[in-house]
Amino acid sequence: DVARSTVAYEQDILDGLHWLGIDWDEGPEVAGQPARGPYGPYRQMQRLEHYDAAAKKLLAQDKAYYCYCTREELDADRQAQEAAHQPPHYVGRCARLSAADRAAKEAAGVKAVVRFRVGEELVKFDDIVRGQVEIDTTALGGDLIIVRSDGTPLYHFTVCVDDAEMEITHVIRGEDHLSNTPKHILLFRAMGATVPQFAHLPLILNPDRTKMSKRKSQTAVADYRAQGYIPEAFVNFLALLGWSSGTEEEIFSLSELGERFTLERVQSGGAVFDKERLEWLNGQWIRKLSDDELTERAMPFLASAVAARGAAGEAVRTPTADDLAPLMPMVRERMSTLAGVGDMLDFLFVDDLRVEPSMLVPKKWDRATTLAALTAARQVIADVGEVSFEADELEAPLRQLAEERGWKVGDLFMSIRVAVTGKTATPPLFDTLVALGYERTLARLDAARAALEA
RNA sequence: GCCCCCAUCGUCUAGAGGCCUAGGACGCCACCCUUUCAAGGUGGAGAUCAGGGGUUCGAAUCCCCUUGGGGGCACCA
Repeated sequence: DVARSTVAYEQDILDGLHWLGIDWDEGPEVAGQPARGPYGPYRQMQRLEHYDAAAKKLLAQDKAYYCYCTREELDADRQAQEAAHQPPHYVGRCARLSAADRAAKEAAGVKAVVRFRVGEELVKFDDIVRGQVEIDTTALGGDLIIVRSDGTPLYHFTVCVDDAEMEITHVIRGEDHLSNTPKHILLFRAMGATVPQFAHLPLILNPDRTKMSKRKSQTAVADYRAQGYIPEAFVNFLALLGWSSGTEEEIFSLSELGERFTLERVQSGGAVFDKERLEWLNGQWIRKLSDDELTERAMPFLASAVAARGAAGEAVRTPTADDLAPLMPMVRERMSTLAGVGDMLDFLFVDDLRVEPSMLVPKKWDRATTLAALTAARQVIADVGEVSFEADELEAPLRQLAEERGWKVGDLFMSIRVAVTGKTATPPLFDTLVALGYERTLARLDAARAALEA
């Protein structure tokens, strides 16, 4: 459909498949690779002559005919049918036009569509996931239009012409096409082509169990990518919607899926897209990545989180992969999406961190205690000194400080944590301090003390 | 309205007549670990297998009906 298709949509689809790691032996070009396969071209707009030839052939055999009904006539038919509680269908007004009738319409300049004769029969087929399916062709809505009045072909027709010419053996698609299948079978038979095997997959559902839609759910692969989901997890998650291995394993890579997936084990009931489960799987797969791999993938998310704070008016330093790589061990099991690095580490790249004074005070403490604690902690850390500024060296003296003053370690550590990061949930404190560095740790403690005194 | 499909914990599912007093996973709740948050570990709540009839010695599993849900019926794909 020329009006609805754009190169941008096409690119989205190809990019999505490529990102997921899905490749093909035959089909259009992707990611710089040329199109491959003996039956190209693989774009319908470039195959118009094929559809045209197929339509002419059906016309010549009287398996299809020209129809001159106007939209007004068809609308009127439909309204009458609705009023009579009948299913919408084409009444067949032009099914038996004489040559003279046709000539008259043509002379009057009426543009014709091409309709395929549907006839009356019970079409049966053996669907790989659903088994035997039977549909009466009288329920199909009458003779169907295969070519528009402007000469362009319609979907049901194009897919059959393509599948026939490309010698497609298996048509695997969503359940929403199940009722359309008899139309396709009729078309294949009329063209003298072998009818392929069909497998109708369960639909992916919105939480309200309706067919997943843009309106109610996030449906673009690119959006999940942008939110920090990784393809390993996404593919795994999708595969588990309607399919299971039959064992209790559920973490599968694409290549494992390639070996183990069978249509026979696909379920027929629809499956709700459960984002929490996706998130869990994403965390599982993130934990499998190497530090380098994870650093590379997470880098853009850190950069944009920092940039966002910069845009909000804070003074920031742009992070580099060298900054991020050593931090990976302390954040990897804390992130369920790549975007998590932003929330956990952005504070490291803010130069003028300002913390709400009220936030600095731990729940069971008051302002004075907090000020005293931060002052004492600053002294202890300064005493450790720049040379020994390491996680192992910091922990013992700070614990000792808490004990001497009768403070709960958790409270003391929390006050330092907030003073230095502006957050209550962070990676382990001492690693965080080290990542921040000696100078900046002291500076932030001083800034926090000043804020409390103000 | 007509046609088609579907039906096991909230969700994803295992289950192809006895192994099921229905198993696993996500989520949830406890507890352990623990400086916060996670991760991890242990345990728990959670499904009279939509309901009703059959068939059978025996049914979540087979058949029928009902109910519920979904999808399809375009000069969209």
